Amino acid sequence: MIKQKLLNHLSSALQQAAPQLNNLAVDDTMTAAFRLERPRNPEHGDYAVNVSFLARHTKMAPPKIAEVLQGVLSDDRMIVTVVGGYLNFQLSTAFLAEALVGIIHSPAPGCNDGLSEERVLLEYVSANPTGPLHIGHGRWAALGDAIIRLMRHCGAEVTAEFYINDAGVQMGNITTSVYWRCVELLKADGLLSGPVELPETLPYPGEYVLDVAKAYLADAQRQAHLLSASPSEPSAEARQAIQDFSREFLLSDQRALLDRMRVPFESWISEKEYLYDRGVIPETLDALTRKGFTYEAEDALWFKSTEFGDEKDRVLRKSDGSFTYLMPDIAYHHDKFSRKDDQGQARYNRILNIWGADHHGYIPRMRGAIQALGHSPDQFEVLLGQLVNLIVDGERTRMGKRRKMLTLQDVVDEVGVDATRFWMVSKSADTSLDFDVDLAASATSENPVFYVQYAHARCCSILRNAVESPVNVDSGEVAQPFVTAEALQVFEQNLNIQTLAPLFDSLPDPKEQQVLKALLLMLDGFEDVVRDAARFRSPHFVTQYAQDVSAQFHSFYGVCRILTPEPSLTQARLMLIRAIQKTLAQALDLLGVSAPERM
RNA sequence: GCCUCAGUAGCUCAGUUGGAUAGAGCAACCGCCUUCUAAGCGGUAGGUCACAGGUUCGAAUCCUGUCUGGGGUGCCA
Repeated sequence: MIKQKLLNHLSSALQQAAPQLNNLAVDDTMTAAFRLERPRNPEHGDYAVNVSFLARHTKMAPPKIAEVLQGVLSDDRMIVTVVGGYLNFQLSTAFLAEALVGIIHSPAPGCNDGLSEERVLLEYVSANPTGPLHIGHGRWAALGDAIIRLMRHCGAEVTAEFYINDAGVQMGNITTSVYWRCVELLKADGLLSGPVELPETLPYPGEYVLDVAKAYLADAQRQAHLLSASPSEPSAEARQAIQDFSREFLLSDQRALLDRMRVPFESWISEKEYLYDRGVIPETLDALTRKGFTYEAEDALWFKSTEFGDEKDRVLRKSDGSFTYLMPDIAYHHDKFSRKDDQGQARYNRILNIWGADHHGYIPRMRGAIQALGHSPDQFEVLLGQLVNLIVDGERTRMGKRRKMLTLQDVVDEVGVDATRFWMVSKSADTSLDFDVDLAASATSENPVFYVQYAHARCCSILRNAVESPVNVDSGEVAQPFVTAEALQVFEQNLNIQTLAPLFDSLPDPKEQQVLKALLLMLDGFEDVVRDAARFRSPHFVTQYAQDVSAQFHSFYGVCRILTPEPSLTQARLMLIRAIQKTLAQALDLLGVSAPERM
């Protein structure tokens, strides 16, 4: 990376120049403080750095400091100039060519070891199996999977986990709803007569509940069993059967959609089986109690979360004897921290969750519980995603699952997986997202994902045309290809700075040179983008970057013809196209978006 | 009330350890298809970075306060 090389240059220059800088005692914080940036104004060079921050350490004027540093920064591959407190670097083509060679020979552009110490458990989506995934789940899914791909590209080890919320009040609610839909269907078919009154409203009124009921009744035995009992109140056995069926039915729907969205999970954890049935909850509760962080009051059992900064204590076991949502969730997080690898070491050193912003108040109590159980709260991290507004017919509707509205499935059907995923991650997670369904569906040209995919497809097309024999449309004559595939392969393998010379020498127009340089510097900076995106859990850095590269490429395409009669020139330019194509394909892959070879 | 996220071009948004003239897409206007994909390119126009103070060589960015909007503030999940 060019940037890293320049920073190294700067550090050693600072060491070397210390005597001339009032005997500055150089330390790491100073060398780390250099902020190398790409100036907007081309007159300020290809890279620039502001040295004003050294003024307070050296008691010297910024321009003077810059001058001193300029004196010791010698490299025949660049020109260093001073403007005010800035050092401006004008890079020679040798630098750029080296960067290009690096990308061509890299098996995976942007790959780095910035997060190689991280062993991450990322839990996300984690919907109740009580209905279809909604649009917000789509955002967490796209966000989480992109973050996982990014972190892995930075050397982290990540496990994706889906926590199935299949215990608790909501499961009872879906069971009740499905049951009454069954009764409704049986009545409609005339199989059930008598004075059965359906409830005015169901806990889950959505139409999908009817589908669950239909599927349940499709089995003759189950239907007969329902008919044999009093319809006004289902037996415990019937309730259990309906609940189990509904869970499977709705969960498999969710899984199918996540599969389709290319969002895989290595691990599916059932709240009911994993926590309730195995007794993890009482164990955790005992641990909390032994440490003295619980007490009984008002017939309930409380957690002293105020001891950890929460605004009030929280109920763990309700007065009716059942647990709140918090208790199993604490047990779950206790388990996450307690998992061991083959050597008996802690399996993870980062417990990362993606939650909707509506859960933000929940963080202090969970962090408190983690601390109370003796785990490191610093390893616990919650990424809060702001909610999604659906815009239908220009009208904003709030997301929610209790009302009839567009589900994630509907949206994916309408706009496709690629556009959905790209759109969902293209805005910072902490800003609420307007998802305009009509726009995303109709907007082929307005949708940035197509812009990037088109740039990629265009690169592929050029690379194809380069080695294919063109056929004259009028005469039907078959001409020689611009280069043979074999020759291009050899050229690519032996690529070096000298062979790339034609790429730079052939563009005498400074404006064209500028576009080429901007493109190369952008490609060279991919690694930084990937690292920052992973570190800040911000895939939107990558969508932004992919759009920038695409724009720069389209612009280059306009000013410079790639395929020419001259082989060495053509081959050199094809290397640039190859580098763009590789980088865009990698960027799209990190977002879980496909990179089509033709459009 | 308290917690939290946001407020930047007509609209949707970038701008992460404070740096040179604040950017992009869409919408608007003017151009460009005989030529490797026009799902494209070039250009014009559009701004008191919500407001007021403060910190300093320097603030969209940091601090304080105010205003507006979203979310939260359950023995729901």
